[in-house]
Amino acid sequence: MPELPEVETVVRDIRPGLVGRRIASVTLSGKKMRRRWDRSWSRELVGRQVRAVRRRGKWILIDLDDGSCLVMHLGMSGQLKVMPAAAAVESHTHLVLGLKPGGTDLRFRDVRRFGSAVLFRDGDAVEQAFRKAKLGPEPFHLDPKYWTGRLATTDRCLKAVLLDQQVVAGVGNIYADEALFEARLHPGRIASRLDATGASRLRKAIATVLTRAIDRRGSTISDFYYGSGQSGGYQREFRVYGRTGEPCRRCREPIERIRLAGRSTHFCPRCQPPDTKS
DNA sequence: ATAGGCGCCTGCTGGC
DNA sequence: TGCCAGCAGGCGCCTA
Repeated sequence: MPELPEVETVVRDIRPGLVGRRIASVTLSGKKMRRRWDRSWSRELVGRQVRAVRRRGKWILIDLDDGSCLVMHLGMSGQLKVMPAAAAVESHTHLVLGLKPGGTDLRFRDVRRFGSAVLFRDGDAVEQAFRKAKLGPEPFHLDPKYWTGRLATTDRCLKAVLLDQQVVAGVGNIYADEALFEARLHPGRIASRLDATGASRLRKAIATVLTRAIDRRGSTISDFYYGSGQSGGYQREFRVYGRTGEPCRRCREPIERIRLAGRSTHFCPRCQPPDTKS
């Protein structure tokens, strides 16, 4: 489910309930997540105080007072929320951090279990892991030279490039489609054949769409919620995602759906024409 | 090195 | 009603 705007919303929602609190207990469901939970992490976490809660791409970083850092990813269906410890534990809850003072829990729920939680010794280890994965820059204030350089050197289609976390961190299937519509670029166009104007439009469109989505607390589809439990509202402003056959909000042409980079891809065939050159 | 495909999981929807 | 295929917002590993 979650792309950058949803992850940013989660971080903002859980931050006030976490910073300054101490971890009093760690409870696992025992079900295997994408990454296996090391039992020693539970011992190391107890007694730690939360210093900060941050986001990097789609990753959530919880900094602790001994310098260690709990790094989490919501995968496709992850939810992370702070709630009263007395509240009933929902199914598919795989990690619960009991917090004090306050008698609250940080609960990680993930139906499909594509998410993960890993404890790193220190910030350097986190940075090293991101470097090793070649995680790309944040999408806001992308360096224009970097951006045109990355586009010019790949023959993949624009949709595939936007989904590549090594090129830019945080964009997923929904916001890739929305950004391409905003830039009026066909998702199947080859990145290296894009001219400077198109590249610039796309760079700005990514920031525009993500900023707008964060303002709306992200998108909520099929009653999915996260953070404090409130839903997002950006799904009401989708221009193309999930609107197959519906009229384009700009030109009334029916939105089309194709498959690109293994993902369903939505676009307006009139507003987003394919490459005309060759 | 690069690009594409598959597997990991569960739940929901639509067609028969 | 039941069954089954296909679909879902991500990532990492494997192969050619």
